[in-house]
Amino acid sequence: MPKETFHNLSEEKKKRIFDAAVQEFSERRFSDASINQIIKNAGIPKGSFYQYFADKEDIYLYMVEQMARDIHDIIEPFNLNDSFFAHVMQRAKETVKVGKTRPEYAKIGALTVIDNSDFILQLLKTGNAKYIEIIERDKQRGLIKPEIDSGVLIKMIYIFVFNEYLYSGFDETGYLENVESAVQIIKQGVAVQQG
Amino acid sequence: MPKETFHNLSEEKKKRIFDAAVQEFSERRFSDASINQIIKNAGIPKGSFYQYFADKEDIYLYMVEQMARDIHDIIEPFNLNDSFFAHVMQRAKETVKVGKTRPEYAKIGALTVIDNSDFILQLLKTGNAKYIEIIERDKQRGLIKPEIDSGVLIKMIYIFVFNEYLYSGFDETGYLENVESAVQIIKQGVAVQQG
DNA sequence: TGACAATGTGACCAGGTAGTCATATGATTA
DNA sequence: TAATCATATGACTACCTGGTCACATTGTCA
Repeated sequence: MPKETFHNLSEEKKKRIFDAAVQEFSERRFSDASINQIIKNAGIPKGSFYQYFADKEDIYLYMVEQMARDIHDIIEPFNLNDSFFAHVMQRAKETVKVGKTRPEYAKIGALTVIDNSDFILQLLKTGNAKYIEIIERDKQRGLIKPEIDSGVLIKMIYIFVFNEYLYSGFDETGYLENVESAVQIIKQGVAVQQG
Repeated sequence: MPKETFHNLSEEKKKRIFDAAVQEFSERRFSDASINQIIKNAGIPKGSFYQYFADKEDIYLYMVEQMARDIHDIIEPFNLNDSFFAHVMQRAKETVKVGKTRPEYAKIGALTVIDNSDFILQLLKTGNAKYIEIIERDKQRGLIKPEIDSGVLIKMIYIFVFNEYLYSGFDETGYLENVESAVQIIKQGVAVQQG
């Protein structure tokens, strides 16, 4: 988390630094992003950065937190009763929605899929835990075959959804169609056969 | 392709340079790999590198070509009649097989999945074209639903197979099991329903 | 006003990168 | 032997990185 000196800054300056981070992390993966570039974007001296943040991870986590607050209104309320695949499609639609008003945010998420740094991997693992639970519940509900490996399932979805977004060239319609196709294939593949 | 000066070198020296490239490209993605590191591994001066190769792309393509020759014996003969999914599983098994004798080779392949440089993307696109054809043929054969998007299908498989390898920690058994799981899900998801 | 603490600042360090080029070496031919 | 040509070489340029630190500035309180 940012140091106290950062929190003492004016809202304007904090915003400027946040925006600079968003810009950099939406253009380069976390691993490739440059602190030098962030301070350049923000117009603050090198020394100040280290007075505000411990390192790159520190500002990244701060940024993610702020982004979450920012898109809070855009995101549909989480309906616990929805099936796993409903959740996935909802999230894909949210990605597109976010991409419309805050294209950088969606890009930041997408870039995690090609980052294999320990830091990012850990972050994703935490974020996916919730979905693992939903899959398990859907198995008990009889929606998903119990022999399906939840870890494999969430990985398939996750890497496809974000890879696709990364390479869709921001063609939102094409993106959603492809995600829909993929999700339908996987849904069909893991569904308990009726009758 | 390498310059003539390179081809004039002794086999020993060419081998040394090839090995150095393999080492570097198996530790870092193409985008992150360093020419400085390669010349250090090979024990050749900087100037010599540029006398042999135009740039990083040049030596990468040379390396890939040599690797293909090297694993020619390991790879099963390509059976055109095999279904798409048989091809995929065969290739996953080959990856494991190659990984046993030449772990670096498999790693080099896996690292392409997290590289979004134009150079690597183009390379993959070319390599996937063959599989698109096989998918189309399987549709006509009645094995795969005709409405399935071939591009989506190959992407799903490709990114999963290599992502999984990248993060499997070289647990070959676990890797093959997960690929098998994923392939089964997708196979089930795209299969023409019997009866 | 004076003293002290908090914060701002950018030059600097050590390390990395790709690529160039003048010079050195060695082999080949006249 | 002398001239010519191919190749070898590493110092050098220009540029980037994360991080530090001595010093300057500003704010606070007695």
